[in-house]
Amino acid sequence: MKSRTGRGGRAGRPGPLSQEAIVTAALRVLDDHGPDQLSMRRLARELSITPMALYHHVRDKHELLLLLLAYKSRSFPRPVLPDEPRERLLAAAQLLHDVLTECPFLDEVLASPDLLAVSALWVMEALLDAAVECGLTLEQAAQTHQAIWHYTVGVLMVRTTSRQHHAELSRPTRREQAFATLPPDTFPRLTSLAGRWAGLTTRDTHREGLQDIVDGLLDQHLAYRGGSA
Amino acid sequence: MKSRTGRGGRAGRPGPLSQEAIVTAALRVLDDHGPDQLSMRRLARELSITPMALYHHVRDKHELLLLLLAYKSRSFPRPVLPDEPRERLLAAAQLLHDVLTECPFLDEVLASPDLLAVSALWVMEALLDAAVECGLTLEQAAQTHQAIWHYTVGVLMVRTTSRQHHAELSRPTRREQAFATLPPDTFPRLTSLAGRWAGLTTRDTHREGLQDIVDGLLDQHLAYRGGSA
DNA sequence: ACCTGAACACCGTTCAAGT
DNA sequence: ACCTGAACACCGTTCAAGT
Repeated sequence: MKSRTGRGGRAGRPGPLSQEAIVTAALRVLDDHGPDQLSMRRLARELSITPMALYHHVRDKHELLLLLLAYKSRSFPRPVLPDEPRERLLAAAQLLHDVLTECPFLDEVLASPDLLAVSALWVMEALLDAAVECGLTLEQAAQTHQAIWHYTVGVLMVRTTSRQHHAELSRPTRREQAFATLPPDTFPRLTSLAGRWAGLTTRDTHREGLQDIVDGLLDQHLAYRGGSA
Repeated sequence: MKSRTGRGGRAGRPGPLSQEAIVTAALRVLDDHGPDQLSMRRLARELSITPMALYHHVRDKHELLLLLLAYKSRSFPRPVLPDEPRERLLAAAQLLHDVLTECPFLDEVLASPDLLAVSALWVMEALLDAAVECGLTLEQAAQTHQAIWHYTVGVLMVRTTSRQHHAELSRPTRREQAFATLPPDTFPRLTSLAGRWAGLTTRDTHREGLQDIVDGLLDQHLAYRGGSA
């Protein structure tokens, strides 16, 4: 049960060991057992090697996750973006979300300043460029990117966490339970929404929110254009 | 070194054990050693008890964190909000952020649908109410809340993660390193921003982003008011 | 150079037993 | 009822040794 014929798990890896072999094994773990199961130890088991053997090819788990992100973003279709700057900005922001949606394993490093995939930088470039062509300064474009980034991180984190919640056990959330037993005189809005809350928050509202947010960011920035230095 | 005089760590707890004693011990751990150090085992050590003793008073770690959130939001000053609905909505959203900023230990459950503190629900109620008084329907108000919530979660997660990064080691991030060595012809915007990136993203842009986002959400929703059913 | 074995320093939590 | 002891099933990673 510990050492098998040859080595290399169920897929039969030929060569010694490489970043490529590690990445493909990791993708296999992700497909078969989900993001939560992807650990250095689990991955080593999949490859029938010692956990420490991995550290000869990747610096740490963070780097492994970045390799996976790089792989995913390389294989992501690169669509033609709209000409109209405002639409292009929205499309780029949507794309940022869509690429990361394919990478649920990123959750533990999503908020890190060390998150980066060169193969995904074109999305960022497109977003900034569109913002500038909308009439923003470079600094304003960077701020717009940052606001969109924060929103995107929030959407992704909340989504995967609520997925986990529903996967593990489909009991009502604490929120719903609390809403149902609230004094209506002090919480009129919340009690009115109590029954509808689950339905309203389970829906995927990323796109709608993004649209409003993008419009807000552009309009506010453009309203003050030329106002200060 | 293992069992001391009496029990109860350095503070000397009198009674048997209670949620209250656990919470104050947890707050002590947080103050002295930071959110990362708050584990059930560490907390038990602080109280000079077995880790399992905790489970007689709180169901699991999640519940402990909610107790801490409840405590923090109870002791949070409850300011008078502006009369003007739009300003009130902004103030409530800002407050949501401010309360959670006092709870960096929440990070691991921030995105959970089971996150709730009754003592913080008035912020949510105020936010929804302000949105309705701005002219939105209840459903639109809920959507607005959700978009603001996602943005807030993103801001908080990114902030604490980047704090951790800087605390551990003040090396340049992968982003900065990559931006410095980018082909300028394919990445003109990013290369122009390369040097300024660190400065622009380290700044706390929550408030500015929030303002633009709130305006965007309200304007977009109000623009279509009465358009559909 | 590439990999193993053993260990370090942790996690949250279940289960059976003690008083 | 309240708490302990031992265990389960894990983590990421360092360090010294093997070939």
